Amino acid sequence: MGTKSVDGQISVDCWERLRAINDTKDILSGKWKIMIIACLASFGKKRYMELHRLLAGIGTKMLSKELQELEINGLITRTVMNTKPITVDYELTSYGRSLKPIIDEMALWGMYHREKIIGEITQKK
Amino acid sequence: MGTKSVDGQISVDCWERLRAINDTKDILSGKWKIMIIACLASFGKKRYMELHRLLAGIGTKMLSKELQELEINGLITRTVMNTKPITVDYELTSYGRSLKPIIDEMALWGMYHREKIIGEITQKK
DNA sequence: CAGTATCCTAATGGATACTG
DNA sequence: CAGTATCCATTAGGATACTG
Repeated sequence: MGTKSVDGQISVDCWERLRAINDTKDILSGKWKIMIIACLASFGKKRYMELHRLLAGIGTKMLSKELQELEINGLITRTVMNTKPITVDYELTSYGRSLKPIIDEMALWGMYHREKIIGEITQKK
Repeated sequence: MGTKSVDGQISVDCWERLRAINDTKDILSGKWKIMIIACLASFGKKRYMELHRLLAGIGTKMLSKELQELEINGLITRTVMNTKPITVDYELTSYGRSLKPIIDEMALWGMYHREKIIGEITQKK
């Protein structure tokens, strides 16, 4: 019930599902957001500079921008530590951690994909 | 074994995992690719024009380009039908269908996210 | 250390018109 | 119908220098 399609119309359920996928895609958009989340998920709390080193290639501007967007969306927390000079910790919120199933599936598929590509290359010889 | 970290070095397993996530992200990059896959997964085989209508907002240039990239990566097939004028069917390959778990998790999270946002708004009153 | 500010390029992507 | 070709605006994103 609710998933039946009439007269070529897209069912409401189906449309909501596509909208949901699109929402998720938008929140994870940008060249580095997924990797930032994956890093924080793998390594736990990290400092700005540690992230900068882990995400080889990212510039300070992009790192700041992506971190800010993730914070606005409630996926990470930013904590200024009382050191000198100050240091800042970034950490996934429980909401951010709820993305783990997506990240996990992406990791799985990526490994599968790499094996497939390598298989195709070695098969060619 | 293999996941232990020494001297602050990232373990090989962990690095491979991050690389896999990054690969997947690259293949699904672009504004419409995920939605195209989701549409084909939901509705099955579709024609160029049907996709154009389903993906409200996409232009012909982007649709062609994204479809080509998906085909190059072996995620979809393109079949020219012998009608007049010709029509073209696009369909997920079994390889493309292997992305389903990712799409499913994204759909789940997107619904969860929308409920959370709506909850936060109504709570404000 | 943790960023901002500035400048710059390349890529994204939209609108429109056209073609076999 | 299923695209291509062209033009154009916006944005993403990199490099570098600077600040509290």
